[in-house]
Amino acid sequence: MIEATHTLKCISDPLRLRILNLLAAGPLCVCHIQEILNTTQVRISKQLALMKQLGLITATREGTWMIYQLKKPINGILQANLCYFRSGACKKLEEDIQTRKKLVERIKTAPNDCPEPVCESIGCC
Amino acid sequence: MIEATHTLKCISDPLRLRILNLLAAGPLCVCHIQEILNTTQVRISKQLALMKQLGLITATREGTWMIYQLKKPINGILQANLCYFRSGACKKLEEDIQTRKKLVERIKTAPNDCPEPVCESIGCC
DNA sequence: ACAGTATATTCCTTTTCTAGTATATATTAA
DNA sequence: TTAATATATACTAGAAAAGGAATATACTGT
Repeated sequence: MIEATHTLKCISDPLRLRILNLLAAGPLCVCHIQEILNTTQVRISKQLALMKQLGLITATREGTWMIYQLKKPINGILQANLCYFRSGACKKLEEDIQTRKKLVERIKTAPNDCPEPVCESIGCC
Repeated sequence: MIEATHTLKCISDPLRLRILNLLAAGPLCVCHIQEILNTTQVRISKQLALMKQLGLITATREGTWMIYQLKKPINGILQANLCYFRSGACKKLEEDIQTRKKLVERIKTAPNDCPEPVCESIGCC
């Protein structure tokens, strides 16, 4: 009925919001999202499927990895909300970005843990 | 966990979003919201109770009427989203505002249908 | 005190969401 | 072809949410 409410409902789940927040910083593959958010593969995978269906993100395969990223152009209301959070409104989301940075550091040591497109986008190898 | 997600979940329901959108244009009593959104009293009343509990709106009694309005200062993420919608992103929400205007016109003819604080805020009597 | 109006709450049923377990698929390497 | 890895899907049970019907509460006017 009001189309944007689907997007809002999507964002209103903490796990999904955290995933979208991570993807706003650049593409990631499932296992890295899983590691950063410290949860199970199924849980992540299902939410990614849902968000893909909603048209918020896209997936591209790289070998056995699936790389997810925000669909461009970024959905308007998603953009507005991510923007709001990026201005320091949420500690947890900022922490996630920090955790992502640590992951990047670690990947620098072992670049094979990461498919090239992801490596490039996070500038680690 | 992420506090703002409660607000987002609230906004993600079309009925609640429509109510909040109306209140952003000024205070209203339950029966007027009910009339504008053309739905049942129970449905409106329950959602109002929920949003009040969440701290998004406040209620003041005027005789037998309850007048609801956005709680000041307006919740940050609510503000951000209402702002987004106000810039023409949603037809339905704009229509609601128009319906509200028609209600105002009608009340001008019969001011007794409206408690004074609401009358004043919508400038009808 | 009583009747009427506006609103809130309770109880119940139906639907929707979520996570877990197990299993399936896709790709790569041997 | 087989094994291994990364990811997706099907099925299920439990939790949470939403709406309707009936009832309760709060206030006003008589």
